[in-house]
Amino acid sequence: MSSKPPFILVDGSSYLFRAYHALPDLSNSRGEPTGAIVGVLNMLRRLLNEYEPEHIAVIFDAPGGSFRNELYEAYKANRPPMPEDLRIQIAPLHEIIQAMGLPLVMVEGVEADDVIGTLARQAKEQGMDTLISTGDKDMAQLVNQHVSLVNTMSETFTDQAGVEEKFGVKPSQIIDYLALMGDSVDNIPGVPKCGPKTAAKWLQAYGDLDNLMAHADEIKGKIGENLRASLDFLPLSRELATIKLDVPLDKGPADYRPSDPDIDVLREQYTRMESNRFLATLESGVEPSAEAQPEPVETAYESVLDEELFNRWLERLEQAPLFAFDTETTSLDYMSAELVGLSFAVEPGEAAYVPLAHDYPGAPDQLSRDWVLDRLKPLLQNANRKKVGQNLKYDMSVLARYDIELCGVAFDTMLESYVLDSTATRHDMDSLAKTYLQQETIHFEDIAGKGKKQLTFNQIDLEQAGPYAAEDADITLRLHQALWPRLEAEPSLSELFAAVEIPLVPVLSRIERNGVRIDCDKLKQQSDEMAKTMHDLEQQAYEIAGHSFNLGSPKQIGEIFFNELKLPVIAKTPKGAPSTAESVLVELAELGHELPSVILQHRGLSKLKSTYTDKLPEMVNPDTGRVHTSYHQAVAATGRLSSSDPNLQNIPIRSEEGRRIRQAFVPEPGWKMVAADYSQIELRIMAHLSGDEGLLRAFSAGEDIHRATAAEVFGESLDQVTSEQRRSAKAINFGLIYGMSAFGLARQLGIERGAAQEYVDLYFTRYPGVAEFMDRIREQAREAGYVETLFGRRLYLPDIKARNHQRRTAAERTAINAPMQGSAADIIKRAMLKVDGWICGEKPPVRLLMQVHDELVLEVESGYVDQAIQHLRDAMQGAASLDVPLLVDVGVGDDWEAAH
DNA sequence: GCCCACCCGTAC
DNA sequence: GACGTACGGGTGGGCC
Repeated sequence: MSSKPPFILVDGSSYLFRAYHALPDLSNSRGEPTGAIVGVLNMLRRLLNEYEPEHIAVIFDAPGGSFRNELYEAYKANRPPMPEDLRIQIAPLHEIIQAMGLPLVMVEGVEADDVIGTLARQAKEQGMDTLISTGDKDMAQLVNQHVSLVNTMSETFTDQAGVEEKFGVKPSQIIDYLALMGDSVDNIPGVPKCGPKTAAKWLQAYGDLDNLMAHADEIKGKIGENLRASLDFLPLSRELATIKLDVPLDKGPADYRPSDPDIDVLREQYTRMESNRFLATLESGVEPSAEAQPEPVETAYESVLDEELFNRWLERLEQAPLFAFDTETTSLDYMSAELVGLSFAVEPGEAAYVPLAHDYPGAPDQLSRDWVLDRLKPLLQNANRKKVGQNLKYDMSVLARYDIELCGVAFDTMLESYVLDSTATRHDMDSLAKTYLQQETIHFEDIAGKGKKQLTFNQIDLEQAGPYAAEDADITLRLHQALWPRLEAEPSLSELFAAVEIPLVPVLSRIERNGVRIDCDKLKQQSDEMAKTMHDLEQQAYEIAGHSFNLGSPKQIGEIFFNELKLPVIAKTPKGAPSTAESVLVELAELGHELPSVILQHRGLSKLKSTYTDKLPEMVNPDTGRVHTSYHQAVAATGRLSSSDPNLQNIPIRSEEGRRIRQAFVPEPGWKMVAADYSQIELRIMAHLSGDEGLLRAFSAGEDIHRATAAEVFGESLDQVTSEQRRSAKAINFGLIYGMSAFGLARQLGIERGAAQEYVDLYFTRYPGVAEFMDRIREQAREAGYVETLFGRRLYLPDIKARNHQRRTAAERTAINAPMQGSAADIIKRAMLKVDGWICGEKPPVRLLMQVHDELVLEVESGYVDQAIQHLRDAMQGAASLDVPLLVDVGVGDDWEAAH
């Protein structure tokens, strides 16, 4: 072959089938299959990167049969119809290939093979070498001095010598070879019992099929009989196996050149597929080959059991511009986790595990925890020594138990992944390794077991624990090297990462460790009262129903209501069962039935008791007397935090009984609770983003926004607005934030749909800027495939172009909601950084305790409250500068309820 | 006994 | 079907 890049002919159809069978299960979140597309695209990218072709064509079978069907009626008759989940991948695949700038060729009446054969022949005549990328052995007949094959999936290359080696016959004999064997898939019989060995043996002996047929009587035995019986059919078999070399084509080999990709179409398709990998590659322009098939990294992991080795590693860490580290502990609960070991990585593939507290029969002597931590402490506390980790908030909290304040957190792979694509379902290390490094990691369960028998890390044999722990640090480092360039390619994302998410890590760690003091006696008292009332309600319910039943079981309630009492079915659950949801029970109660209202009361109390009054005291840490929640920074797609164990972001406030639970959230003696919440922050953001004059004016004038909305929509003056009108306006305002429809508004307000539609129309007439904003945001989502917050946070919306109406409208609602909810999240995060910065700088007697989306809760020494409020207000109001004022309401009290 | 889907309800 | 984002409790069925 000459040194010029060869003419590449890609057998698209062959790869499509192979990819489908190799990767059948891939699909996007809507269940649309994508495996075959992904497989073919990966293969194409490898090919392009390897050969950088000047001439290339991707050939597919045209729909409908080929001339072979006319030659032979039974041709391919045994083939099952193409699976539906493969068929529907073809059109998008073709669109992507064309958008990649690759010439796509389909010719009616012939198969892809024939087009490839013809082009290869023409290329040879024009002095071009051809490389056919295929997984189909039949193509071996096309091989000659200027035509070779490559199977890009198995990465095997086949030239003339290769054909002889593989099949035992020359390329020129392949047609006869195939004719003799037949093809069961294509329903071509061939000679019964004649396989590759026999076919090759015969052709070696007789040269070609004609000669073999002329001497058919020389072949002995049963197989000789089979051959003679096949003589009539063999010429047809040969014809069917022969790839045509003279298909009329309107373009010649030199005309097939790659052209510029259509990025918009690719983005649209990759977004639909939800392939973050392809999207990231597309947006960053980073060459795909590196991450499509990364070189396996040689790993050298060591366990550090002596001082000399430890000192060598310490020196490496001190010299490194950046190192990855991870802690191994006895528990996921950061408040009780004991340090068991530490792992480090400086270079990909090189990592160390320093075991400190493995404790099982036969465990080796380990370095002393105090000795190791003493030596590491200066490094870990040095803000100039940069660290990367996976969820470093946890490690930070654990180290704090050993009086080490982790500083120099420069990167966190979990947050890198989250900022890159917050809609990815998981950002844990194992998932990230699979996605970005194409690597399976050792899973914790693999070495610790699961369920009751699960070991804690200190009980795990070093032989297993060492590689696991070292791998954690190594993978973290390599993930960072994979993720960071993608983040840097998007300045707004890397800015958000560096200025908000990373600095927030220590803030959240401190808030969690601060915890909140809980008055357990008060909660127990409430639980007891509720238990009594619930018992009474149960007795009433049994009396009405005529027998006892489980009031907590929607299923049993359904049985009694709809079968025994014959109450009307008001609504159904998504699964089709008669719903017993609150709204349904309310309606039934209004129809005059007694039982629904009893169940409603019971359900309300049961919820409060089990979720809050019983549960919270159980969650109090005995050492601190406080509850320590976990805030999750990489869960909510909009950028909000979430909270769990316990969830402090859904403590009741709306009902009277519920609100009492907040009375049990108390400051330490001599201190006060201070609660500060942004007033109408999402509506203010909507005013800012939309630039609607009416909305801006109302906020600037400091008006009650729901009242102002009511005045506009109902054409009243501000002071004439009735409370009913204000209630309706409030529902409209909230509905807007959530992208609600007239139907939803009607349901919310209990009015006719037509009336609700009138409200909505009226609203958009009065606030035309809002209507334009919503159109704009939907449009932007469609064009870019994502929406953004004020601070550049991005949320991908692959469903925005879904054919399915339900999916698409849901994506449109998210498109409208996310910029508002997400911008509010950005703003309060920035406020938290400011507040924490002030607390850490001036060390006032103030602690940040909780964040509840638009609210910060602190405890403040009584004498310091006024000053604290001043700082708090400044920090929160100054967290963003909008076209409307940011207003913060602050309350003070002896408990959280009183602080509202 | 463990796990999970489902239904429901709490927050912003 | 129809309002966005979360977490979590209880039930009940499947699985080991």
